[in-house]
Amino acid sequence: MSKSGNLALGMRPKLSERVADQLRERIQKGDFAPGAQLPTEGALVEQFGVSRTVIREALSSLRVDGLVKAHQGRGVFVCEDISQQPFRLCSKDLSEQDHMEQAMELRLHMEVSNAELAALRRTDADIEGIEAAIQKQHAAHLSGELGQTEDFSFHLAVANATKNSYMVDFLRFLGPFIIPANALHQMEPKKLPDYQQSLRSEHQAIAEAIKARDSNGAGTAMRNHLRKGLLDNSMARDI
Amino acid sequence: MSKSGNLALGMRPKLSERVADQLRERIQKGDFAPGAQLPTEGALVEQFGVSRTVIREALSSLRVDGLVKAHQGRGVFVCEDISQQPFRLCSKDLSEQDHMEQAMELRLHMEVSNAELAALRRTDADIEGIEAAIQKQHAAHLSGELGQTEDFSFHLAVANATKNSYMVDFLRFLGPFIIPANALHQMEPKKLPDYQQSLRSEHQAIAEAIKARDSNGAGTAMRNHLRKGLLDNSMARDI
DNA sequence: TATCATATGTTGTATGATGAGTGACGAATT
DNA sequence: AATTCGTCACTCATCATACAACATATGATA
Repeated sequence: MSKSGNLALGMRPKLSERVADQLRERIQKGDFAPGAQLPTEGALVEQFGVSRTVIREALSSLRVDGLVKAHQGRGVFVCEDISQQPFRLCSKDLSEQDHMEQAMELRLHMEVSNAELAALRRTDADIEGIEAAIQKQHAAHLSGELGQTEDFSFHLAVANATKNSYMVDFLRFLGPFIIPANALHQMEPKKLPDYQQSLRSEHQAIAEAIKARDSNGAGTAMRNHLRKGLLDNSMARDI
Repeated sequence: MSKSGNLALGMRPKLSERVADQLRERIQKGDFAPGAQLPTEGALVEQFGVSRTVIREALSSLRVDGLVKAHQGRGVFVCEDISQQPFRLCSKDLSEQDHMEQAMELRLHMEVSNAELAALRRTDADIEGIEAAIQKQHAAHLSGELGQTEDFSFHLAVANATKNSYMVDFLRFLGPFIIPANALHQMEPKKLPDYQQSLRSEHQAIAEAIKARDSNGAGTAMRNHLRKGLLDNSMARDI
C-alpha cells in the first residue's frame, strides 16, 4: 500500500515498538482501565494505520510485560493488578556514574541484610557451601585467575543461607550490574595478590561471623567488605 | 483460578510460548553463547516445524526480556550481558504463604536501609514531604477510609529522601505485592481506629528520627513498624 | 589495489486465509 | 415455560506468501 504518507508515527525504530510504547502509555495513563478490554486487533490496525503483524507484536510485548492478557475468542484485557510488571535497573536519565553508585548501594544494603539473616538461620550445610566457595576462589587466585565468578558464588552462598529465595534471586539479578564495575582490570598487577589476599580474609571474616551466629558481626563484616569495594572504585559516600 | 501454566483443562499453552520457553532454556544452558547469532528465523521454522509468525512471536518475547537483540538484515543475537533481564517476584514453586513472607522480608530489610539512609541524607524538603504524607493519611483516616494509598506514599517519601532513585523504584515495584497482605480488611471495625492511631504514631516516630538525623533510630523505628505489620499477619520470624 | 554495482541473506512489514475459543441468539425438544 | 442445542458472529492463534529495508559478501571495473 501507499506508505509514503505515513502518519505521525515516525518510522525509525521498529514500528511495533513504537506502537507498544504508545499503548503502554495509554494504559498507564488510565486511558484503558484495569480489567477493561482493549480495542480488537482489527480496530488497532485501523487506528494506527499499520498491519496486523505490527499490532500483534506490540501486544505480545505488553503480554510479556504482564500488562495485558489475551483470551482467544474474547479479546485482550488490561491486567487487574499491574503488579506483575518486572523490575528493571536501567533508568536512562541517570549518568553512568550515578547508575553504578545507586545500584551498588542497593546491593550493599541488601547484602548486609543477607549476612545478618544468614547468621541467624544458617545450617551446617550452609557453612559448608560458603566455605567451599571461599576455597574455590582461593584456587582460582592460585591459578592466576581473577576469580570474579567465584567471588560472586560466595555472595550467593551467603544469600542462600537466608532461606529466602527472593534474596538469592535479587542478588543474582543485581550481580551483573556490579561485576563490571570491579576495579580488578585496571589494577596494577603487582598489587593484585595483596588485593586478593585481603578479599579472602574479608570473606573469611564474614563466614566466621555467620558460623558463630553473630548477626551484627556478619552485617558489619559484609558492610566493610563491600564498602571497601566502593572505595576502590572511588565512589564512597556515607553508606 | 490458575494463572498461566495449564495443559490439563483443554487450555493448551500457546505455541509461541512453548517455543519461547525452549529457546530460553537453550540460551541459559549455554547452548547459544552470549554474543552468538541464533539460527535465522527460517532455520527455526524448520527446526520447530511451526510458521514464521510463531517464531517471531517467540523471539519478540525473548527480546522484551532482554535476552536477545534483533538486527535487521543481520540476524538475532544473544545479548552480551544478560544483565538487562528483568527481575520478577513470582516464583511459582513457592506457596502463597512463603511468597508473601519472603517478599515482605525483602521489603522490610530494604525499608530499614531506606530509613537509615534517609536520616543521613534528608533535606528539609524531604521532611516536608514525609510529614505531608503523614497528614494526608491522617485526613484519610478521619474520612473513614483505610488510607492504604497514603500509607504507601509515606514509605515512598522516606525512600525518596535516600536520594537513590533505585530504592524508590524498587519499593514501588515491591509495593503491590505487599499491600494486599495487609490485615486491614479482616480487622474488627471496632479496633480499626486504635490500629490507625498506632500506625500514625509509628510513622511519626520514624519521621522524627529522620528529622533528627538519627540513623540507627530511624532504622529501628522502621523495623518495629514493619515487624508489627508482620505480626498482625501472623507471620513473624526472626527478622 | 581501490571502488562501486550487484547478488544474496536476513529481519521488518503487509496481506489474506484458516483454525479455534467465546458468547449471544433463537429454534427445537422436553 | 424451561431447558437444551445448533448456528452464527466475533475474537485471537496460526499459517502461508510476498515484498521492503537493511547488511554483508562477491565480483566486476577502473
